[in-house]
Formats: sequence, C-alpha cells, structure tokens
Amino acid sequence: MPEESGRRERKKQQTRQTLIATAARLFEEHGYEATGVAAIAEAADVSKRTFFLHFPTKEDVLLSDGRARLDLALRVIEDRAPGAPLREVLAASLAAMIDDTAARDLPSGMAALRARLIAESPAVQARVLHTAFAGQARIADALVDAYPDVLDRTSAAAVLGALVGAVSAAAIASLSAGDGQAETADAMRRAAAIALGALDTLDPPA
Amino acid sequence: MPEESGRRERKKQQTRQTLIATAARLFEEHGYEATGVAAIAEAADVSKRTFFLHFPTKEDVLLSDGRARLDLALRVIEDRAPGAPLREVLAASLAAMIDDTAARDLPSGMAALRARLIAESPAVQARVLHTAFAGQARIADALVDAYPDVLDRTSAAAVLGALVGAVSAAAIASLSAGDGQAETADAMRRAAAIALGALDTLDPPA
DNA sequence: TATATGAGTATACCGAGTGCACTTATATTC
DNA sequence: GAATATAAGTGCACTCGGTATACTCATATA
Repeated sequence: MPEESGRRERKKQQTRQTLIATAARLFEEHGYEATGVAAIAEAADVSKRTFFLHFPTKEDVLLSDGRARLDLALRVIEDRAPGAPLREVLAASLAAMIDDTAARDLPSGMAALRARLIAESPAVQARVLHTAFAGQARIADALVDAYPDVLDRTSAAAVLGALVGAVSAAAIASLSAGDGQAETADAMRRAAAIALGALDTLDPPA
Repeated sequence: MPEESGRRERKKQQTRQTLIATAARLFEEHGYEATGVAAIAEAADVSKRTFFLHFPTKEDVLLSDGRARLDLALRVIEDRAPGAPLREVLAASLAAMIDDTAARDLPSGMAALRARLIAESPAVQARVLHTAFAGQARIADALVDAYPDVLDRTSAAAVLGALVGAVSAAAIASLSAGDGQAETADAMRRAAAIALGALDTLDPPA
C-alpha cells in the first residue's frame, strides 16, 4: 500500500511538523498565552489560515500524537485473542498506550512541555481533558462491542473513566512534581495497576 | 453572622440570578452556540461587561453551584472522625457530593439542561471537565494532608483521578443515553462503588 | 453631611476561529 | 505532453468571547 506518499502529501506533513515544532519553541520561549496563532504562523512562514487548516484549535498543536495513541489502544482490543478476559485486554490496551508515551512522548520533551502548559493555561487543560475524554469514550464503545455480556455502556464508561482518570492524574502529578521520564512512566504504570483493581468488582480474577 | 446582607449585596445577587435564569432560558430556546453573551446581557438588561463581572467565562453561568459542592466534600474530609479509615472518608465525601447533586441539581432541571448542552457543545464539555479536574486536585491535596502516611501526592492524584473520572464518565454516559434523574444518580453511585474497589490495593478492607 | 467603596456602564480593543474567493503546485486523464 | 481536476495554501473581512480603561452612580460608613 503506497500510503499517500506523493510530493503533495510530503509537503503537507512537513508544513504540519514545522508548525508543531515552531509552536513548541515559541510556547517554550514566551509562554502559551503570550504566543498568538498569528505569531506561530508568521514564524513558520505560513498564513494564519493555514494553521487552522492543520489544527482545529490552538491547543491541538500540542496534542498531535494523541490520535495515534488512541488507534493503538483500539487495535489491541480489536486484535484480542478469542476468549481473552476483559481485564487482560484492558490491561494490554492501557499498557500499549503507556509504553508508547514512554517511548515517544516523554523522550521528545513534548510531554513535559505539555505538562508545564497544562499547569499554566486553563485553556490547554480544558482541551487536554476534552480530548482524553473523547478518546476514552471511543475505547469504551469498542469494549462494549467486544464484551456485550460483561459490560453495559454506563459501566464501560465508568471503568474507562477510572483508568484514564487515574493514569492522567498520576502523570500530571508526577510531571509537575519535577519527576524524570522513568519515574513518570512508572507512576503511570502504578496508577494503572491501582485502577485495574477496580475491575475485580465486575470481573473477579481467579 | 450578618453574612453581607445589605441592599448592595442583595442587588448583586439578584443581577447574578437574573443572568443565570436568562442564560438558561436563551440556551434552552436557541441552543448554546447560537446564544451570544451580548444577547444574554441584553435580555437581562445589563451591559456585556457586567456579565463578565459575575462569571469568568460564558460556560460558568451553567456551573454556578459547583463550588458549593466542592466545599461540601472538603468539609467531610476535614470533619472526619479521628482514626477514620481513608476508604470510608473518601466514600463519605463522594456520597455527599452525589447526594447534593441528586437533591438540588437534578430536580432543578439545571442538570438536565447542562447535560443537553454538554452533549451539544464541546466548549461546555471542556469547561465541565476542567472544573471537575480542578476540584479533584483540591480534594487530593486535602487527602494527602489528612493521610500523610498512606498517600503520597501521586497516589492521591491517581485515586482521585479514578474516582472523579469514573463518576463523571458514568454521569455523562447516563445522561446522554437519555436516562432520568434517578437512573443517573444511581449510575453515579455505581461508578463510585466500582472505582472505590481500586482503593483496596492501597488500604485493604477487613 | 462628607467621603469611600464597589456594582454597573460605554467604548475601544485583542485574539481565536470561520467564510469566501482566490492562486498555485501537484496529481490525473486523454 | 497538454488539458484538466484537485487540494494546499493565501488574504481579507468578519464574528464572538473576553479584557482595559475611564467613567457614573447607588449604597455603605464615619
């Protein structure tokens, strides 16, 4: 599969990457609120309109890789072994996301920048929460499809809410405490383990 | 305690209530996005500037009673019996918030309107999540102060994240499924029970 | 009665985000 | 290879949420 790799697509991706890198740099230098979209576009040498062609809001330039991580989690659920227990699949799905975060997001420094900007700007905070919540709902739907006998929609939402809430709260707490990458990844894994305990209520382990 | 009840304060509160009622009516009639702050202020016969004197953002006119609910939860923690176990205090704190929601927020119709607007507008959704998250952080801090031996900041964040995440996800899922007040309150309580199971990891019950 | 205070006002302003009509580079078709 | 379709990017005018400033006026206080 050629995967859309013509010159046009490459240039589009390059514009996108330039915008992300430029925005990150400017946020780093002057803070989030003080950096306007017009300034980002100017520094990336594109029009303001082009920025919004790539990102629906100013905040989204910080969340570009979230969708990939969501697809990862959904694929783990879809490709589960037949008869695999809910708890196991959920743990694997979550682990895939955390591992990806540890492998890509944390080392790039993007996660740390994002954590700082979350603390600084309510707008960023709100958008991150909203994005996480939307992703969480999609995973919950996938789980209901996969385990219609074990989970109804509301329970699935509750379980996913607990997992995502625990992991993201732990990640933010750890990053704002100044922890390093390894400690943060570890905090996320511990939070996942704590929250997975909640599943025993629905689906007791042997 | 006289509680600031001069004529000036009464008029201020009246302006505030008028704004809330007017906003609710206009949102109801024309939808959230289609109702501008200028229109709300106009209909309430005050200037646009006055609206922002009472509410920091357009969304906040829908969330006026959230702070009271947070104070309720914090007070339960503060007034705990000496030696009361973490799990119990946390459950009581959460129950106080849910009960207050069921007793005041749901019957007033405000919760239902809010639920509809949450479904309709990402901006409202984001603001609700943000408010919930901010409250969650304050409760986590209070818990760390109350149980310094059991909880560090990251674990507290994880536990609270799990609880708040579970309850809000369940509430939103239930409301957008068209459930009534009683069903929604019940869904929130079940979600809380599920997430509280997670606590056994840290603080095993007898 | 004199004075301080704080709610509300009018106006001009900023920045995020959109609609629209346009150009231009790349892809496709004959 | 020329003709044509497509889609990325542009420029501009616009809406709307939110803020700054300098003001008026009612209420509270001394």
